[in-house]
Amino acid sequence: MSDKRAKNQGGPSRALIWDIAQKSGVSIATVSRVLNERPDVSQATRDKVMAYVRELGYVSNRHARSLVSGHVSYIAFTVPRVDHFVEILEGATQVAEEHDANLVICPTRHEHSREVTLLERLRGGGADGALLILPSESKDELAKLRAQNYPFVVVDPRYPLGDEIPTVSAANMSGSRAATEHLVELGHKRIGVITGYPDWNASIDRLAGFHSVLIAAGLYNTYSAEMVCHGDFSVDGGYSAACRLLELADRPTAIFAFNDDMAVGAMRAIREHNLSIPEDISVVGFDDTRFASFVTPPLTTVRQPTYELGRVGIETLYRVLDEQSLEVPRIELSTKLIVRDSTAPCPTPR
Amino acid sequence: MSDKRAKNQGGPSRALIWDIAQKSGVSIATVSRVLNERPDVSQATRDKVMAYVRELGYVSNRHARSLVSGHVSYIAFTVPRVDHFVEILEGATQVAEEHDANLVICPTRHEHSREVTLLERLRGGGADGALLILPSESKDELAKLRAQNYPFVVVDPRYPLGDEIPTVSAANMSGSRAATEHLVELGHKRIGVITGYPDWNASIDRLAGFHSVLIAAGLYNTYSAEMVCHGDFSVDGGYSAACRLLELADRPTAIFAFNDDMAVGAMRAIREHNLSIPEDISVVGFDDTRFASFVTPPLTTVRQPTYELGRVGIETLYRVLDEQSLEVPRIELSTKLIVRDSTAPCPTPR
DNA sequence: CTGAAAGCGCTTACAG
DNA sequence: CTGAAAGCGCTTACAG
Repeated sequence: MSDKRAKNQGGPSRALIWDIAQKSGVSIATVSRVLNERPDVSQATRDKVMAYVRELGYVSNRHARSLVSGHVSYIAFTVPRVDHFVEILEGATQVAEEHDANLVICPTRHEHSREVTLLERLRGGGADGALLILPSESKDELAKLRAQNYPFVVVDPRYPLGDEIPTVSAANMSGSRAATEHLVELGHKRIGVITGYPDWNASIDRLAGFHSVLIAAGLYNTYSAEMVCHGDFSVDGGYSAACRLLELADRPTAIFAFNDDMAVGAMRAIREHNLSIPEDISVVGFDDTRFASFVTPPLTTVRQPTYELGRVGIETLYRVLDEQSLEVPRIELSTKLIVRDSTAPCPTPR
Repeated sequence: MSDKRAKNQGGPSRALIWDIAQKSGVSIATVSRVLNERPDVSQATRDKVMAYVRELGYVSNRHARSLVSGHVSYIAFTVPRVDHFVEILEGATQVAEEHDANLVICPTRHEHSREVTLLERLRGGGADGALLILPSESKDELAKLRAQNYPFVVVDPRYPLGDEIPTVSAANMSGSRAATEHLVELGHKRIGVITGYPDWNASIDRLAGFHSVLIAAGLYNTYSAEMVCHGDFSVDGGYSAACRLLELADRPTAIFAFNDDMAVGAMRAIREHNLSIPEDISVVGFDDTRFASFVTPPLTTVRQPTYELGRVGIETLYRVLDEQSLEVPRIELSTKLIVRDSTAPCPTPR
């Protein structure tokens, strides 16, 4: 056994490259070569070394290796709450793995200060780069991070970002347009919308998509602002917003909620007003979360390319890491309307 | 600027402790002391150094630091699919953070081989310890890992494990018992059950809990094996199993599915048989996933202490890491029956 | 209070 | 094909 064993508190520590070298009767340089599968080692040596590697269950210390090789091995994945972004995570781990990198998960709980702290820590080697999901960081802060040359990519930017920030986002506008067109084609003229936080990109773009269809359909001038309620992307928020819409003198025949959670809340409100879905009121959501098909009736909604967002996010990060190209990637992935049973033709044709 | 800049491919690399030392006119040892907030540095020096640290945006390299300090900084979190275990993840990150450690996420997609590979890599310093969620590893393999002194804790063991393996699990048996008692108290005598994979702990323990209540209630001898169907924990699996139960000559008045996904599948099957929930048939699930309260009617189910599983999992891992105590922790966290609207008194009293 | 030096565990030119 | 040596970026006794 090695004699430099003392420090590891408790328990026989792991074998070191030095131990393998001793046992095999070669230098640690040679052991390292075998471990890294370099071609310039004789088969005999290779076999001998590997035998001891297996016997001692040796695995090299990643910190030491990273320190010298400088390889990218950890990628941070900051996310407000993991449960809303699992698929992105799955997509991201997939690609990270192909690059032999580890994904470090950092939930920020929507707290700006945590995000700042996290990023600080990460720059210190906690991670070699980061994927920031729906970050609360402002454009200026991100620009500064970028100026400091920390490699990162923003997925689904919350606020409008400058051109110098690499982003990957979902096609909010066209998804919203598809949903609205679907409703218009069903004959709906009075469509209530429940937005998310008004200053978020997601809300802005989806509202823009919504408006553009109304305009194209010649419905915009007869449209009143009271048909737009602001929600907070939560089930309860959707519920209250829907109640306001339902209590309007001339209530909508369809409600377009800017995410599925709020759509679920709206459905609850509608039922409590003794109206039925979709006979009396159609409902459309956004996201296509896991439970969209479980609710009754199954929800018509816009599917986000979540898994792809993760995949492409990491791929883009590697482009930033590797090429240091001057082109700043700004990618938009398409969304898709999924028609299920919560939408039907407008009940009272005018 | 430092002259050892060449290697980092592209872009101005990060400042090193050396740069700070130069600028401040002190040794790197002193800078290190300031950085680590050691008391034995003069305020003047401290201020001077910190000024440059901020100016250059210096953050120390974690690999180097870990290498010398030997501190635990990465904890692996292996999990079959992240979407089923988000809350565990949230709980785990919380505690990891308190210990200033990073959580590395490793989805295994239920593939045994991936799990093995992952663990190999992790031992190499990818992580200093691991939380294995519902691992596919067998008792023997885990025992070997443990013998090699790799620190890990199993959360929710899939198969029965030896005494030498530290585990944290949910109280499956008592949760199942609570659910069954609830049904029995409502007057149900013919209760169909949809289990998960028959050889999994979760299935075994929940079935045992179920049986124990039947026995206590004097219902066991009139009970027939056809009332037990095996599912695979998926919505579709629950659907097919429920169909089999519903087509029985003497069909059950209640169905207990061993997870919420299968319960949702069962609900679909019931509706398609033109029966209503809970008037004709009561349904109970297990897990209390996010959508359990969204389905119609809201699902009565057993809540798993998911968040706590994560918290306690990491805390236990730290016990393993720190104390090297001979006591092998085997912790069970309690579950809780959540009664909602999918259960009602038995329709045909006999 | 501060610095010079050793060392953490590995990799990689550089010789041979 | 293999070894001696330098170095990755930091921390921490050990002197002073």
